[in-house]
Amino acid sequence: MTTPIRIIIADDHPMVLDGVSASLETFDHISVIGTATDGEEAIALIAETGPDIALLDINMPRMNGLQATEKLVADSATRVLILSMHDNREYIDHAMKHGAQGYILKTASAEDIVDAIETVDRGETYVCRHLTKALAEQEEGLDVLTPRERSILSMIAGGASNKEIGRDLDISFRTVETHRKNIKRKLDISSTAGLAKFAIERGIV
Amino acid sequence: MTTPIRIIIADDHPMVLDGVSASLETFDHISVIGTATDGEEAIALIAETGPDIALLDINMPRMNGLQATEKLVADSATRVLILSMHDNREYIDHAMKHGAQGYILKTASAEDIVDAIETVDRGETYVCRHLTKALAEQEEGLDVLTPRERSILSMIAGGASNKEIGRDLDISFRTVETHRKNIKRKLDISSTAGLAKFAIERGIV
DNA sequence: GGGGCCATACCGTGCAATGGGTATCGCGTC
DNA sequence: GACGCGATACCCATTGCACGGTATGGCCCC
Repeated sequence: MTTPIRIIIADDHPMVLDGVSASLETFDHISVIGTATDGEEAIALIAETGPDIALLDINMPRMNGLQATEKLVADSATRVLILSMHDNREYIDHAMKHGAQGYILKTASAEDIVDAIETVDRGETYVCRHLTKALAEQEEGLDVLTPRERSILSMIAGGASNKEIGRDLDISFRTVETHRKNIKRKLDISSTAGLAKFAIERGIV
Repeated sequence: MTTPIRIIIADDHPMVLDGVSASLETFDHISVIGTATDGEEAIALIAETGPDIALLDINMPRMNGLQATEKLVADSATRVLILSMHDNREYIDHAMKHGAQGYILKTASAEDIVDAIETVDRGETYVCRHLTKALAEQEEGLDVLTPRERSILSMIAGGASNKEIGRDLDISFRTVETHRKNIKRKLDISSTAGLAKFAIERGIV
């Protein structure tokens, strides 16, 4: 047999941590060499043990998975596989942009996670296939917006007025008005609160 | 030794399910007699096996934990312990109102969960002590609102205008204006979008 | 029985957003 | 080179919201 793939797992839910760890340990070619319950602990553990792959949760205290990913990509040879609950386009884009080699949902089975680990270990990129459907649904509505409109929508959701947005983006508030109008027409939403809700639901904030 | 406490666990994340199940199995006085990955499956399993306690996640496909709780409280002798990730006042209130005997976070350790199971099994109510701090922080800001203001805030966040809210609640839109004004003053938020954001973050929608 | 708090209601002024337009410029495509 | 699209910008009448008030009736508590 070849050398097992050495991994560490970080998640702030002890039960999840134990579960994932125990499940993966049942596979001969995978060896869980450590676990952590927050980002900083994970960074320290990885620096110490130099695993092949780090399985990181996104929502963790002290330092989240994305920040940790950024740090790891810069400082170590360890590859990062994000293990998240969110089938959210922005999260995935964000994770991959931050240098993660894979993204898998907690709704995935142990076999899928092993598959992801193997894929990432080969140096390839893995994005959970269960994501496609959810993403397609999310994109519905969102893909009709231009990048400019998306950024303006995000500012509206953040509580900014047309005037403030105009000042920030260095464009006339008239233009912001037009964008806002177009966004509302495209999404078929009439109120500002509705826009905020939509934006938050899609993670555009 | 006395008869073990017979429990079933329902969660749509297989890894969490395995983890919790495996962890609890290590305790002699607890016996995991079944698991489910959605609400309807859980209901069927409970009807079939009649466990002492059902450990239910809130977010599940087909039927969520709260709906399942309602059904179980009405139809069976099984006590419900909610196992959730959300340290959110509304979720907890909602769960307890729906008849759950306990609420514990996934960030809790196996020992805490066992503690919760024992407490609920004795017929008492358990609410995770880790919640208090997070709740206190959440309440900061939220507890200053009267019930009426909360309901109006929720409608604002839903995208309704003052006029619509007035019509719905059968009060003058002037009154809604006053409430809106008071909410903004109390929360120190100026824009409608800000209100929507606040409301969604606190789960008041 | 007086003081607080809550829910209700009204007013006026000013600013913001809505919804209907029109229009220019640049970029890429066919 | 005409066409479409995205980003920019402007106008106007109408509606809605913001923020400053004031006020009343009900309820609870001391």
